[in-house]
Amino acid sequence: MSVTIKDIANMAGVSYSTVSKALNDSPLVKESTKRKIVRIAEEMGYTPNYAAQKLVSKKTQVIGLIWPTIERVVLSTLVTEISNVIRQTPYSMILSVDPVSTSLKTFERFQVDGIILFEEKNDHTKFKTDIPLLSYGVGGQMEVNHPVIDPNHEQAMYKAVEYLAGLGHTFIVYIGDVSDNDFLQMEKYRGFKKAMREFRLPVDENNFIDSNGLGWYDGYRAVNQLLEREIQPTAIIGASYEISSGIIRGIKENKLDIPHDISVISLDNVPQMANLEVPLTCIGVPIDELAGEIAHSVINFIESEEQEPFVKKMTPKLTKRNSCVVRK
Amino acid sequence: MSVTIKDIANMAGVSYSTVSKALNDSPLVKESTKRKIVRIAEEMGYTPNYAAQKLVSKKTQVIGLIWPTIERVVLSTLVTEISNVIRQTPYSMILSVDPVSTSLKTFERFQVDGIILFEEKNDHTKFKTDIPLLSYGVGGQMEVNHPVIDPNHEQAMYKAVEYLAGLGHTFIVYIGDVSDNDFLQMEKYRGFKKAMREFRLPVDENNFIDSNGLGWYDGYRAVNQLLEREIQPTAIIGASYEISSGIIRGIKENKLDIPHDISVISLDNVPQMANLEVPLTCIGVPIDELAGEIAHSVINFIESEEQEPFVKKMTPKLTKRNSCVVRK
DNA sequence: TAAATAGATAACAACGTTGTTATTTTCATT
DNA sequence: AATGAAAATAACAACGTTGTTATCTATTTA
Repeated sequence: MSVTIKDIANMAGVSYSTVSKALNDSPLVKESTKRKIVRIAEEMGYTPNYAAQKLVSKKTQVIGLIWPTIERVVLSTLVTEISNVIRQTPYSMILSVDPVSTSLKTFERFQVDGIILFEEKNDHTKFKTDIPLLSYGVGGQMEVNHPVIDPNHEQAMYKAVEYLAGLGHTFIVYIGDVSDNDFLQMEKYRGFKKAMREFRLPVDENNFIDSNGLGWYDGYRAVNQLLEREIQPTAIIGASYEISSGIIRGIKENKLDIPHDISVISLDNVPQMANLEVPLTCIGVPIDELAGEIAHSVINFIESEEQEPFVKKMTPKLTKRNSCVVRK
Repeated sequence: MSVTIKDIANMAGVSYSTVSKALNDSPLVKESTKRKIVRIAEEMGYTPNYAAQKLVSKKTQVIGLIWPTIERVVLSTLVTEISNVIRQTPYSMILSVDPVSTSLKTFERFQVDGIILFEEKNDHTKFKTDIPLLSYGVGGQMEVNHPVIDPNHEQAMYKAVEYLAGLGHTFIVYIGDVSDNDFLQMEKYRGFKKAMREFRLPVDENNFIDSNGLGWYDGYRAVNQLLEREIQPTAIIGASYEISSGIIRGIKENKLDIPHDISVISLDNVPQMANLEVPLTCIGVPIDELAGEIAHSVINFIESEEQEPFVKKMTPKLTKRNSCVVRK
């Protein structure tokens, strides 16, 4: 049986309400008694009963993150970063890898103060909760009643194409996955096509290889498929860290050089890009920025009652690393 | 403000204690009133207040999993599986990716019923908690006061070497990581050396390449380093799924064939092994078995008061997939 | 010296449940 | 119709806190 404030009160010869105040550093208790009580509490190894605190305060200081598809490296980095940011605040973070509806139930039982939802599959409209909820995904897709942080793949693609076009590239291929209903992935491809059109570059089935997956081997297979074609592009845009790492592998294996034979740029702005076989120029919202925005937005949303839902489109940044050169 | 049993009691014209019993399907309440109350509760959208329940019952029905190193694919599979197993029980699982001590604090505040600790770095002796705790790691390393589930890398290595030796291989190389104080990794290497000696095979620095990391590229780099040597082994043991996937890549790139030029076997018995470029024979405790054991053990440990700490060494299984042949 | 005042501490209700005990209702039995 | 037992429901304490209100105790003021 663990120590309660009543035990401490007994020990100190005061009432339990005084103990409560003392431990909360209330000005209503004399300094000397406060110190005595705090000392006794420490000696007895007191830890507050969270359930009881929660029952009366109705606050948990905990944020729940729902992440049903745990097996994705880039998102791991983001989740880790978000956790780091939250740790600097009075909040802490817990994670559920169950399906969204199950996770919501768990978090409702725990009465977390806020929820972050990673919603790759776009079934979030089906779910309802009274807890402040913010999602990471593509904004403006449809009517939603919660804030959305959007990594803005459209603009990322625009900047990628702009950069390559500026280097003189006209034949650019996008390698990525669009097979399932992952809205973030689909957004990348849509953004690519839009950007190409805006720069008046040709864009059709020759400018795209479906990687049919998001692993490095999917990228590897896709780039090999590309290199078998008659006419070769001068630049490739890889859809993600893993895919791009496979692309590099495939290119090197075909005895081609990055960037002199072919320029490569990757989506996802994570530091790991620098450690690849060929350090890659990449485009995307820097992961720490993204993490900070997500974490602070939920907390904000929690603390300012009754805020309107919003969509925050982030600003992707280009990080140059010598994997792209002027077209010969 | 959310609905409480008192609101329901008012609505139904009964006392709140009757409502409590009715909702818990107690035999002390008449069937007809029970039905009425349940119906009203649903209509009013009642959800029980977890804090209050917890306060009185002192049980949360939640298991916390501490996983400080989130960015590891194989463990993702294990975590996902554990979560799936737990979902079939009355318990649910939450995850913390904070450092161990922080995670423990969070879980203590939440008063989870039990904790699963993934303790790669072996600092777990420093931490103390009154909550039933079970760790996944190497058993028997040191005095611990909690149960340990051990994937038994020693026996896995024995079986791997036994298998290869049975096929006539005598020059076997282990590619893995031992750079940091990750006990599970070190155990693999230790097990390898021990097994080699037991089969009276030579084992020295020629039988080992340090991959200096656990990613696929680390395996790739390591195997290339190996293939530059003058004398080549006839078989390779890869330390993990990712490392082995890099090994395959390196071998193929050197225009060698698996298994005809070289046999490859990998640690980690996960289904993904079948989807690699070359489906790999692998050794290890099947992931679902491991997950089941971990999940059921914690629950067991939680529910049977005052159980002795134990070390459960699992039994690795060899899964054959044509990546190893008789030595020419 | 008595009254007013501020400073300290104690008492107690409340949070939303569960489980135990007390009370009322129902119904069979004589 | 009266009695008793069983069934149904109500009442209430308890869980461990917080915050409000009440009480007590010095200290200052007239």
